[in-house]
Amino acid sequence: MLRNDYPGQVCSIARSLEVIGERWTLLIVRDVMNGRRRFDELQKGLGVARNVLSARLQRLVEEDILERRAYQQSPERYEYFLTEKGLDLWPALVALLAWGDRHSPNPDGPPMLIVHKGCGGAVSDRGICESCGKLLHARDARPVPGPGLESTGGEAEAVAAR
Amino acid sequence: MLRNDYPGQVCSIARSLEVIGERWTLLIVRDVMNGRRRFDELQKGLGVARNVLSARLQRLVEEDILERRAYQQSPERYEYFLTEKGLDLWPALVALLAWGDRHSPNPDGPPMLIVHKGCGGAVSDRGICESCGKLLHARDARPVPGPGLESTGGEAEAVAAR
DNA sequence: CCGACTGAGTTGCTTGACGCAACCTTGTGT
DNA sequence: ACACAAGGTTGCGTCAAGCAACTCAGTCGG
Repeated sequence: MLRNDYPGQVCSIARSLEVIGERWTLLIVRDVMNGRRRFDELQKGLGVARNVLSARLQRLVEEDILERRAYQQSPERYEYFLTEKGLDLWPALVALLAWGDRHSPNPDGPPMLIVHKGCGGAVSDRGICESCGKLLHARDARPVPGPGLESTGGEAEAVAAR
Repeated sequence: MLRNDYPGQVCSIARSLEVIGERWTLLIVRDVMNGRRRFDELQKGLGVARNVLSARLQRLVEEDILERRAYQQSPERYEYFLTEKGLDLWPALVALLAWGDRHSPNPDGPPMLIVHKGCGGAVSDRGICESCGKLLHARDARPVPGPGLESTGGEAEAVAAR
């Protein structure tokens, strides 16, 4: 995506997309949510250009969606964490995941599932546990590899195992 | 957005974004959902370049998200309608709308609200009626202008009135 | 009969975001 | 002394987006 300003749009969807509608941004958020926190880890996992990843991370930190924290000094090395604002994107990601699974299904089934941490139930397109019926939030769920996951890179399994 | 292919991504979120993650695409879907169905109407409302709108509409029809129907002959004139696949994007749009309203609030309140057609209740970020508790779908809800809507163009009011 | 207007695009040109590779910096391992 | 790792930055070419002008078929007003 180019600069994502939609001039003249008063709608909140347009305002949301100004930030998270840029190319790669939502995938970065997804990966951080799944436990990928470091620059190189994100870069290799996504295959995004390094300068673009750098720009996106800066923007996400400015927008208070990610937080950049040093995990060691000399040399300083950083990790990125989701803020509450970033975690609140979870319902949107779940909705997009469900839409993709429903309308462009993988022949072997979905590559990634989301389950309720508490009871292990599957999570619906609205972020509701289909087993216990609870309305879930980002911290209540975790991804697990689905039947459609072809074991090519080993990356997704590693992430899902966390 | 540029070409939205995310090579090597098996995730359904990535596959969803390949289609609807392009610049303008989700705003076009939103407008069609709100009753804007014609080329010029969409173009003026969004302020998108005509060639880009043309390309997006073609792509959305190819992807079976929109359907193009002639509403008159000689000269042939067309309208765009959402398919079931397109209507199923409603939960994602609702989630993005709610996220924008929560985290980048308009000083006067949200510019657009979504209400349950059946009981008039407000719709939550999960697409659930806060008044009667029902799980809603696209056809069960409609947009109404919110307190934050500045009356500049008159376009949004016209749409919301449908 | 002529000109203006409408809807639904298409064409051509310019700008600017993205992809790629190379480079930089600080520090560690061998 | 050299390679390697993490976390970027810089430079360059390409391709999508923005903008304006044009097309085409038909309709309306004078």
